[in-house]
Amino acid sequence: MSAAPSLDAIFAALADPTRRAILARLLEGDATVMDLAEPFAMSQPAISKHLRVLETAGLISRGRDGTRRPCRIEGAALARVQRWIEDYRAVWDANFARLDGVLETMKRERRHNVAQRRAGKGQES
Amino acid sequence: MSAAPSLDAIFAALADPTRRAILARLLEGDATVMDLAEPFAMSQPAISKHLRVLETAGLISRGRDGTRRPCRIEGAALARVQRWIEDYRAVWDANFARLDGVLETMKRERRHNVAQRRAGKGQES
DNA sequence: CCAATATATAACCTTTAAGTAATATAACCT
DNA sequence: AGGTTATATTACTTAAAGGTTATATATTGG
Repeated sequence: MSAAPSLDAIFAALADPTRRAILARLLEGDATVMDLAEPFAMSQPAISKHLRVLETAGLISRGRDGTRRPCRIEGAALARVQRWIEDYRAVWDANFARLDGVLETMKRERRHNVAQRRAGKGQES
Repeated sequence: MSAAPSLDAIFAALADPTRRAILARLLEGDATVMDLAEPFAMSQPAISKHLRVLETAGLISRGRDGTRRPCRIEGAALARVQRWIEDYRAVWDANFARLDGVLETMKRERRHNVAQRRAGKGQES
């Protein structure tokens, strides 16, 4: 009955590198909380919290195996993200031509950056 | 010279619904800060902050047109997310078979939910 | 140059997120 | 039953996110 988790929750869950590392680990197969905690310099409760965030986002599910709670990666949430991105595809495809142009410019800029600066094209982040 | 923005920054930027709405609006074409602020019940500085987050994440770029700073959507960051997701594709493809099973079950559940419940298949989030 | 417009920055407040240590719960094993 | 192992929960701290208002900066047009 759980409503599909929101994109908010999914993206927020993915924004944390620890959680992405957990997902990457789960690509190799299901794992227990202890397994998942092991590579990190972080307490077990911290990992449990991360797992809860991932579960709430629908990115993992959890079973029961004795006293363990094996975690499994769930593709549906990621599929949802990918579908969301697809909507932007046409636009960025259109932009790729422009991007190519920009890359050209950057190459030339690196070679002639003094001239560029003289032209008053200063552009920082 | 700006290094490619981190996935952390990109996902965090995408986690906010206002910012996703801004991106959606930018699909229709470049827009100024005022244009982007208009649909939201939010102050102009709040929008400026969101735009800064999006820009830092590499999701938009900004030009100059008189006193305006037109915003443009940038595909590269989204492409980066999509490439990241690709790594998980094999896994969720494997899961789709299972997911199909679940969808089947849900359909039947809607039709025969009483019978389903009798079978003790309760599954919550 | 001055006024107006568009946007950015500063200072502040409130809520949420990520971590901690300590403790509680749950399932197994003997 | 009772100890052990695996995980969850609680209470707390710190820092960051998202919003506000007020003010500053920048660019144009007259």
